[in-house]
Amino acid sequence: MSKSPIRSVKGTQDILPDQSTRWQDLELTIQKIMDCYGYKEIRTPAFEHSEVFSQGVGEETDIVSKEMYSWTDQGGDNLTLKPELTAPVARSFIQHNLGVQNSINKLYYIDALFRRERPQKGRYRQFHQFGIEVFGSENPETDVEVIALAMHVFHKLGLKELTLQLNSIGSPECRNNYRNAIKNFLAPHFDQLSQTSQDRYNNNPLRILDTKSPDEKEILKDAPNISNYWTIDDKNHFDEVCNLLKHIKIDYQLSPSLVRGLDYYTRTTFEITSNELGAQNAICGGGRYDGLVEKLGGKPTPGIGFAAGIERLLLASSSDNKIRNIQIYIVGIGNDVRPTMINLAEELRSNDIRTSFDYLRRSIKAQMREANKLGAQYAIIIGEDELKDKSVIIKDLSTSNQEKITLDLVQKYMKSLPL
RNA sequence: GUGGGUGUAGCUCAACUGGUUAGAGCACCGGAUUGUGGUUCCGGAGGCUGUGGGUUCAAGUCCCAUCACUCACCCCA
Repeated sequence: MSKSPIRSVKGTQDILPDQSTRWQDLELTIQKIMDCYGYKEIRTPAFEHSEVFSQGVGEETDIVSKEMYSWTDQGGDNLTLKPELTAPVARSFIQHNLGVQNSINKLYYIDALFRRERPQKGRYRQFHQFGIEVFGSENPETDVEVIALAMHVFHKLGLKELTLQLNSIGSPECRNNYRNAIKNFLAPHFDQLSQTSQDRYNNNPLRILDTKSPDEKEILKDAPNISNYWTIDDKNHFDEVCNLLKHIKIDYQLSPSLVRGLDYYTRTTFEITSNELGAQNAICGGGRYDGLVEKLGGKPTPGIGFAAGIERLLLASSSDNKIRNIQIYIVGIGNDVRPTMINLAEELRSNDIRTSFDYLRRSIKAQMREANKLGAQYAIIIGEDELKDKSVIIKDLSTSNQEKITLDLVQKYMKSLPL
């Protein structure tokens, strides 16, 4: 245990070299798949004006009401470290008139987010998501492509035991009617509801459906089902989404209580869970938000997207950390050879050969040990004798064979080796 | 915000119901005749037992507080 008083902030974590290559591999996989689907990366600032979230995500949501890192800067601006990315991407989409340049915009991101919650397995205060947002299409094939893309990534990462849960929360009219129906239904039971559910009754009654309290679940057993409040268009849309999913053989579970916590959702909502995680088992959540762009001051534009938690993906997948080992380790004997060593190293690196050498002027034995520890394929040994006759010894560390060659032939020689 | 669990070496863990100088494995550094790694053998370094108080002849061990980590609730990625 370190006595040092200076530590990383609670809920944040360092990604050390023994993990960082896993992150790089994951990011590379995501980038390749995004490329295949024709999505372009968008990068937005780490912080935004707080209204982006209070208006876009909704004042009554947990994220905005109790989880944001917000502050007033020296100029008096109210700023917030982004706790989610759909609203900032929508803001950027509006600000730069992306909808005018292209009728469809398919965007993706890999980014860090911040929420002040009690940390837990798979939940951190700074965490990372990758996700996509599609602006400009309200048609069901868009919904299905978005879901298919998410599944594609997860399968590529070797995730098993995934469940896709699917629901439609309908259009705004439908939600209004349904909201009233829920309130009417719950009114006689109001006194039996928990404090939070009573609050939600007024603010966001649909969220009560998400409760995990057995008592409330019992009450909700006979609650009205949202599907009875869909408009014809809502129903057709959802049916098409389901049919297309079946068509491309993606299994799903209907989940009428999946209402999603954020205000901007309309129609399709979905969540993908992994049973290889703890309580925080959602690795991906998303849905359609046809009203968001307009709500943030843009022209009415349909949209849909998802976000997936990278820490959770890494927890659920068991991929190895593939360290890219050094290929050549240069061993030098005596201080006179140092200039030759560093020069040789630079030349090898110019030829894209991963090369390192000893900085501590240690014994040859220690240097050889280091070469082995670093997983080098070859050691190049330069001592006083070699310096004199302008040669080096090249030793294959897997076979222990070694041979002496002249210094000016090293580059050519290395190219002939199976590196 | 609420509850449970855990704090001993860089890491994983020992130390019988309180009883000498707190141990081991891994990792690290060095050595096993001169300029050669992995396996083996030998050696070395590394701890105010999270912190503060209390009980006791005696505390890593018991009690209290505090801090940190962790899991869970709420909610979500």
